[in-house]
Amino acid sequence: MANESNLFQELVSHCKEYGYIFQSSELYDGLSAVYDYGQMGAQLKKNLRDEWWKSMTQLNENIVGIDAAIFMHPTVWKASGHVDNFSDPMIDNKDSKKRYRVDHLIEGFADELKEAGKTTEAEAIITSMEALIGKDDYAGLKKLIEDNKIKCGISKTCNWTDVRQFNLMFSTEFGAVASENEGDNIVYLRPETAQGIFVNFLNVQKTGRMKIPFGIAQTGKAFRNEIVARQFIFRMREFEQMEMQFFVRPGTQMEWYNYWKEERKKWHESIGIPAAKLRFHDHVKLAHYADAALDIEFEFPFGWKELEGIHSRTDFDLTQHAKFSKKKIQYYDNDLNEEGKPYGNYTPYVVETSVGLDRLFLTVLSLAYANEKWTKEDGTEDSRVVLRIPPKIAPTKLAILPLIKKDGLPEIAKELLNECKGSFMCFCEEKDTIGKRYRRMDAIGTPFCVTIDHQTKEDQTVTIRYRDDMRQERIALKDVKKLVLEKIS
RNA sequence: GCGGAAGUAGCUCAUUUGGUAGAGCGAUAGCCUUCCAAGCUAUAGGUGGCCGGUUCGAGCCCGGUCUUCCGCUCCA
Repeated sequence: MANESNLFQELVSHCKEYGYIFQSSELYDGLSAVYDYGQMGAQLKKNLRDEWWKSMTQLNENIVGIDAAIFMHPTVWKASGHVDNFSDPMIDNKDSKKRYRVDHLIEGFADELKEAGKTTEAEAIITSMEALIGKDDYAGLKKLIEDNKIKCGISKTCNWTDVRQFNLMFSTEFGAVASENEGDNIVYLRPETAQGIFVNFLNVQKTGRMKIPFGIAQTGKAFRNEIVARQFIFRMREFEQMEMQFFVRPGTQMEWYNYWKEERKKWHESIGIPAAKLRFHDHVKLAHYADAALDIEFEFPFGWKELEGIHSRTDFDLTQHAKFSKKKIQYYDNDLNEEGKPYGNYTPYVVETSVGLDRLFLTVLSLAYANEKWTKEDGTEDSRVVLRIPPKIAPTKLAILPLIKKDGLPEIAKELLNECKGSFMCFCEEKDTIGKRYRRMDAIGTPFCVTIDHQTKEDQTVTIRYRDDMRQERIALKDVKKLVLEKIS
């Protein structure tokens, strides 16, 4: 474990050193739990996003993609439950430093009263609490706790901080001019991309003439004001989701849930993640909107963690939006049921697949990173750091290296670059010894290097060198582009 | 958020008890022309995380702050 932990630290350093990931605003000492993608990282991230987008929207005739705005009407988050269900007032005990949800603390005290036979008093406290929470009266809640001398279970004291609201969503002012009534102009940065899909359900279904079952896919940024940040880009305040909401006929959701569960695991394997490093983890405690949920977990260097979530969200979201918008959100199903009659109008059920792009990025890099050491034929030690990123998602596909920088070799390299650069990302370099250049390409994960030498001028062949096993072979110059295209498809 | 540790060049680290910072690697330019790092020459890079205090004088002592790491807590 210590070894793996060191390896993870090495990977984090490597990401910075080779332009994959930088801490946000590092110039100003950084911003906690926010990271920037550098020149290599941005390309790798885009390649992963493109693979996902293609697998969803191009390879499935019944899935289309949208790009909803990050800003949404504030009522969206009331309907989704994010405002009320996920923003509980908290209080800390100053002696034990233990943090409690205020409702849990008071309910726990009420339970004790009941056990002591003081049922009436218990009920009175619960009633007052609910009234205070409903009014967002935090001072009142603190007074309620103090008046009842509710103690911390650990320190047994009643030395509490003020009741505080923990903001789980980021909010911002909408409109250039501040409103006279504070709060009027508040909009939230979306904490999940899913709601942008739900509120566009009718738009997409009608304009795209979509028939159930069908899916709407979307990639985009989401924002969560979580309490702490850990594990590099695994947990960030600003992150990117790749979500697909699949709308199905009620009663068939478990069938689709199981379908997507398997389908998504297969997809991860298709981009090079070994099956042995993936597993399913069923949720025991379900969120308010789900009737089934599981995580696809990956064995990160710091343990098994969620990479993707598959949730059966029932008709919760569409029903909520229908209620809050006072619009009818339903689908008329012309397919015939067992009795030979159309299924008719209903609110579709939803199966969600939601993968964290940043987590996927970390997955790919943690699998790819290796610090290798070996003994050469002459007995000396040699080593290299290599990123074995699968060729189809590697940021740079091909490095073109003239063996020396004269005798017309750079010119041949330039011609090859011009031939290839329209088809995939290339990198050309004529500085330093060839070995040094190979190592640099290993470090950034470039899967193929071709070297132009004097023989190239005579017989139009080049050396191609493979990153993964450092094997070299001689191929025709004119076949380079074709060969790389084959390997990255 | 709490507790512990840390922060010196892009990276890894020095600077013996307080006396205005060095090396290796890397980078850049040039030489050499060599198919798997570590040949030669030169150059650039640090108001020692930041702010304040003690002191004639602080990278070093003290306080605060920011960030990171480890553990706890939290995680729709």
